[in-house]
Amino acid sequence: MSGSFATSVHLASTAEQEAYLHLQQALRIGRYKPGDRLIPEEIASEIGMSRMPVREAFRRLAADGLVTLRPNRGCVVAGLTLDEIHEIFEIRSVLEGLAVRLATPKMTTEIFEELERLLDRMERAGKSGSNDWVLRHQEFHAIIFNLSERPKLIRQITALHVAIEPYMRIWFDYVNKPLSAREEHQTLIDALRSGDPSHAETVMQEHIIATPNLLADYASPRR
Amino acid sequence: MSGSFATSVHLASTAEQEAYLHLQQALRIGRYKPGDRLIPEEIASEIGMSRMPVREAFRRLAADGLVTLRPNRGCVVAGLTLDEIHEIFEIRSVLEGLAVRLATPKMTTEIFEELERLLDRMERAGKSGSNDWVLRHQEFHAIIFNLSERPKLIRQITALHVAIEPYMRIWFDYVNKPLSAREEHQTLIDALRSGDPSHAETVMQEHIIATPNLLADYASPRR
DNA sequence: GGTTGGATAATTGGATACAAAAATCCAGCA
DNA sequence: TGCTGGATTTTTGTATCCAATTATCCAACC
Repeated sequence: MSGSFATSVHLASTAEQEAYLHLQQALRIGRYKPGDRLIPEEIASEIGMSRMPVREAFRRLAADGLVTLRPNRGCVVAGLTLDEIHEIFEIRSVLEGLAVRLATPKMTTEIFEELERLLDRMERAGKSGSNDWVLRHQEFHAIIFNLSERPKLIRQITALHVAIEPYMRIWFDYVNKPLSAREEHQTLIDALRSGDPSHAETVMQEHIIATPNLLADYASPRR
Repeated sequence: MSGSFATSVHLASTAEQEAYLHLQQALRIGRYKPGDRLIPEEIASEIGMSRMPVREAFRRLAADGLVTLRPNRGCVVAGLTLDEIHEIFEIRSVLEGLAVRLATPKMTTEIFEELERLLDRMERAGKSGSNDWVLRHQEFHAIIFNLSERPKLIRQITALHVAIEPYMRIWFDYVNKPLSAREEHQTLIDALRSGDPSHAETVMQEHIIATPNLLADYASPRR
């Protein structure tokens, strides 16, 4: 709710940043479908600027893996193939595994309480059919990996979460994930409570790698 | 030796690509030092183009973590603090660990021979004091992680190698690494020969994480 | 009827020009 | 002598313009 407003207020930032956030948001919620061409002029006039900052935003989106950029061929929404989705989950598993290993000694009672609260919110969002479930789920993971206090690690994991977000939304529509999610994430909390970093790492890796097999329904038309 | 030529021949590609490769190369060999400001006009006239493609190249370099970009403040070479170097090695350890886990079943006699040959070349480059040692070392790792056949994983690992390359060069000047490198990498080969993916993963993780502690001499002035 | 080739239109890439922001410098003041 | 404030200079960000590349469409030919 803050996002759509911020763009018009020009509060903090440059046009390029605005274009980047605008497009990232649009891609995250799946407004554009994989394979769609992003026409600079369209987007530029939509946000009220020229093509130039939009072009630069494209570069950043490409670096995030959200779009594909080919010389003289424009900008295309980067649909992920099943293999690519699987790969992202593989990478996430070791990255978030590392993060949770580093986070384990830093857990406090307050943070455990926060995680439990989020689990409740996830469940509620899931039952109401709200798409917020995906965001709550991301938040749950973010609380943990943010504790690692490794900026680059956090940035990379976050980028992966953003890249798979539209697929998570679709997945949420297909299978009713939230039902099994509760106990799965409870297992994660239990592993963290054990205080054993290696154990927590293993559990996180298994938790993440278990997911993509269930995503098999949604493949992208092209890249 | 092909690099300096390709830029003048305009063989394949756009100006932005040229600027990107030019700057990446310059940053890899340490031509610019951490904290240096990169002035678009300077670089533009140097390669013979306008500021625009250079600006876009900056974006890509920033995504790679090679430079830092702040609004209205220009482009600064991203010096890595010791903490950041350590973090990159941590990330490398799990990423290349995953890669070697996937690569282990794909090893062939030919590839083992290639690795052994590279080990020889590394040693020779090390003894002659040539900076090529860093490149040979990267190649050694690349042969292994390329076998994983995971494009995104490979891309990420490669980006990390590029980011730490100047530090590896300096490190190579300080401590005479190549002496101990031979047996360290031989251990890696042995682990791969064992055929046990988990074991190879563990050995790779330990191999990588052992490195940054020795890099403690070179800290960057600022970020 | 299907395919190839060329002319035309649309789109992208790059250069220049202009506006806005930041850094610098210098004068005035305490 | 050191600090503050404002004008100037420098640098960055955005828009517009032009060139180059690619896509489209239609006609001629096989």
